Amino acid sequence: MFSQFRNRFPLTDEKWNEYIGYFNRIEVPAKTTLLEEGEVSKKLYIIEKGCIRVWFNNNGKDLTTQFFFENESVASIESFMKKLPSPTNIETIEPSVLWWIHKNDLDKILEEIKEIPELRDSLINKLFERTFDYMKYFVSFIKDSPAERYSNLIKERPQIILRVPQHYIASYLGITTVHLSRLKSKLVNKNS
Amino acid sequence: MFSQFRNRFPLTDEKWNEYIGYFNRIEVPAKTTLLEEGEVSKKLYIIEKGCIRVWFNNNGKDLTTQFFFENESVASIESFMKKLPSPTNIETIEPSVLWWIHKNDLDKILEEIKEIPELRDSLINKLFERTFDYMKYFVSFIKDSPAERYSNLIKERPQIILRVPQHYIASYLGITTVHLSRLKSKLVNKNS
DNA sequence: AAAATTTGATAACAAATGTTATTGTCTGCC
DNA sequence: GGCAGACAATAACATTTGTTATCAAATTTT
Repeated sequence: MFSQFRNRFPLTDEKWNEYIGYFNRIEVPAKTTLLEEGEVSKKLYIIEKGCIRVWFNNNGKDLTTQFFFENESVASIESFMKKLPSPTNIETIEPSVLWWIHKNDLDKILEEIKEIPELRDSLINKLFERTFDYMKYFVSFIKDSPAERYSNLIKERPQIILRVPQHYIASYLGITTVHLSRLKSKLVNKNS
Repeated sequence: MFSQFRNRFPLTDEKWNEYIGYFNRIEVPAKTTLLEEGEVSKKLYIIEKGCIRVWFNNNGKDLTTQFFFENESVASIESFMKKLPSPTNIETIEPSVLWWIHKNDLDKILEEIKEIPELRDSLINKLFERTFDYMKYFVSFIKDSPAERYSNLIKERPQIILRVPQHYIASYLGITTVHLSRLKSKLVNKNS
């Protein structure tokens, strides 16, 4: 699990062993709630196998805002950073194998990482990339129709289409399940 | 202009004078293009007075993605960071007084700032805050109707409503000018 | 001050999207 | 194997949103 990180980061063996000791491996079934709306997010999860969604209840409707797959890390990020109640739930979609680390331990690691110029810069770069990604999502809502957003998903995030139930995808696109179903049947007719 | 920054940052007088020397003051009329689609963004602008929008041409339609006002800094951020051609234009809305700094000079400042723990952390925090903001915009498109997004703008960014022509606001909300006009008249009737 | 341009409102009609209900398939579970 | 729940497709109808066109008011330019 950690070998891919290992190679990227110039740390001593002792450091690595210390850090790895902070992580805990768990196996959970599908539809397991990892964080509930209102709680403070204190664990960061890394996905070894499986997939996860972030969602919230909006006037009785289940709205999904993010999907995560293998090797991605998940937390309710603003809650996690600022110790605020999370507005969202975190839940597995598939049976999953996860590694979690407590915020306190991660903070220790981050404090040390920030002193190493390459790691610090790579952290800052990741933050920028994340911001760019969200900007693109945002612009896509201004620019593209639901049909175009769905086509983009197929191209850019096929894992979502293949592994996630359709009603979660619909809310992620900002449309109803009925509408998504219609879009799909139009696409099929167009391609035949 | 810079006194508000001055107080927040523990730098020597010499450093401050060096940094301030990098900035250039300009006054420009409304509808001045500061950056054109396809160019690489090399200047960061800080607004002393006036307002600015970021927009792009989407199949002949003028779509605005961001607004900026006094004391905010503006660049086509991904282009600026990575020296890529900008997908967007930057343009003044009102006659404006701006300060700009060249990317090369800003990079020099940032290199030094990153060595000072408080400044570095405040930089990282700002990056997080920016990401949170974009996440919220993104979620708002999933969660809220155009009417609700417009109401939110009135509450949270009244400057936009007061100072920006309506057709720019419409595209920012992802709707047509006709539709925005209808939403407004419904709001008026509801409140009377 | 007149002319041109920009901005905004509105109407009539078209297209997209939502709502509710029905039906069928699939999956996990006992 | 059968049952319950989750998931997806579709139809009929309602509502929202877009398109195009026209007019009026405000603003800028000459």
